[in-house]
Amino acid sequence: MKIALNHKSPIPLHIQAEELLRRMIADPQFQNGKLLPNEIDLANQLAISRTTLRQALNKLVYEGLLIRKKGVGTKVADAMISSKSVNWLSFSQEMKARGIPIKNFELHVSWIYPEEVIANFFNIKTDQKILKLERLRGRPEGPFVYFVSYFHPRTGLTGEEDFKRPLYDILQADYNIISELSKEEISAKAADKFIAAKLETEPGSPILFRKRFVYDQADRPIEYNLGYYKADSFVYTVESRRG
Amino acid sequence: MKIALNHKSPIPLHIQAEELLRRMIADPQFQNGKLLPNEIDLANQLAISRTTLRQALNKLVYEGLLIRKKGVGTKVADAMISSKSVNWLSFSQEMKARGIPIKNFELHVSWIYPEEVIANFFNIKTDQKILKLERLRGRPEGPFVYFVSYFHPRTGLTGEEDFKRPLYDILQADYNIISELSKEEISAKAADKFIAAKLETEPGSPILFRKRFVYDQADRPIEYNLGYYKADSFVYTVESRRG
DNA sequence: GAATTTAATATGTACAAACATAGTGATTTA
DNA sequence: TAAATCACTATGTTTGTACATATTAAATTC
Repeated sequence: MKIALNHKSPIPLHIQAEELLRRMIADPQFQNGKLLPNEIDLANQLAISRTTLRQALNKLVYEGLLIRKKGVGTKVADAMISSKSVNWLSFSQEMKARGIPIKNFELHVSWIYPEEVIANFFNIKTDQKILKLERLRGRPEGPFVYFVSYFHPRTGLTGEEDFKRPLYDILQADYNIISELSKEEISAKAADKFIAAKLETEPGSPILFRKRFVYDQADRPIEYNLGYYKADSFVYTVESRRG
Repeated sequence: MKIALNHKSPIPLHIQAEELLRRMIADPQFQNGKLLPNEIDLANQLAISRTTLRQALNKLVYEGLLIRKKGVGTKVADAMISSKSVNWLSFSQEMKARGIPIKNFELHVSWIYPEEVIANFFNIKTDQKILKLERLRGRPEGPFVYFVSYFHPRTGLTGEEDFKRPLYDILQADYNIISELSKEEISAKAADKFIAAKLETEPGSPILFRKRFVYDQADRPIEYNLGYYKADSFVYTVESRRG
């Protein structure tokens, strides 16, 4: 394992250390309750201060990936939670897995000036155009979900891509961007006129609304995604185990 | 607000600071996007170092209760109720942490013959009565969630318990059952007449519907829970990392 | 008057140093 | 032998300091 950080890089050292620790966690070498190197040694090896190393460790402890014990050491937590694989399937993969035939009703690509919320999430100015992708998808009988995606300029997407391929394939294969982390917010709301028209339903009818924030390997924002699901067309499942 | 920490206490200063910050978060004074005092001033007021204060702040930022912005300041996150899959706080604990006052509108205990779905989940016959717990809860202004829970006989619950205490406390403290694993399904649906009446809204209005399957230490089913949330009163957040 | 520069302010990153405390195991003591 | 003590190790807490960077607003320049 490469055990050195780039002190010249603009990426903060504690972020780099965190990434390295994540790789260590994945390493079978540290799997079965074996202890990681102690903080002082590890900090010395990485040529960073113990404080900075602890910043990285703290985050992973918060996430439940590491367990620290005073006077003893730090070890990798027992693996848990399996909702990940389900969560990380793309829409089309997910439907395919359930044997649901998919029809693409609309696909619209445009370059727009981002709203403040989005610019804020992407950490860019509102005067820089970004790629917007709208998709209406569903069963052959009719649409049941309307997606809107916004992409950070750093993705390099031109808008000319073949969006019939899974999006995360395009990003990974053609632009070497791996969606690493996603945060989602699920809520219910009533359909407004626009959404109701798209989904061929009545304004005011219940919609499962899903916001999705996607980050890359370095925890940099790459996609902001909104999904409007017709009620009863979609169930979101989560499995969690006490830490 | 008492704005002093006990430097003699064995409780670490950053924990005390965290508690104080939680109280500040609950304070209407800081509610509507107003900024908290800046870190340096606040640290001085509390007579602790900025580093120690930041230790407390970090935790609350991680929990999503505070939002920090470089060059601007720190503010309380919008009080949209949210649930972290990571986090095993009960409903009331969670609301308390966010400083949202909770009112219990109804609490109804009964013994019923289970429907087939439930008997199936519990792996019991439908001719054995089980405990059903219905609760209507919300803010002082009005209810926003209606819960229905069914418990496996193995929990030992008699129905005489003080259900104002957190449920998971009762199970753990009095019956030595630890809820270890939960599977959830989230979807949207329209309120039927019964639910609409409970939640004081219109039939047909959007509802976030959450089914929850809870298992104990030995992966045996112990609770079947249904939650009907008024739209826009509840956001379900999930964070997942590629496995 | 509009555009640019500058200064003030607040959070972000990073280091070094010191002492506290919990766990472990070896050593000493009753 | 069993119990108490002690030293060692690793994490936990806390401070002080310094500089970096994003944001905003005021001052300056064109």
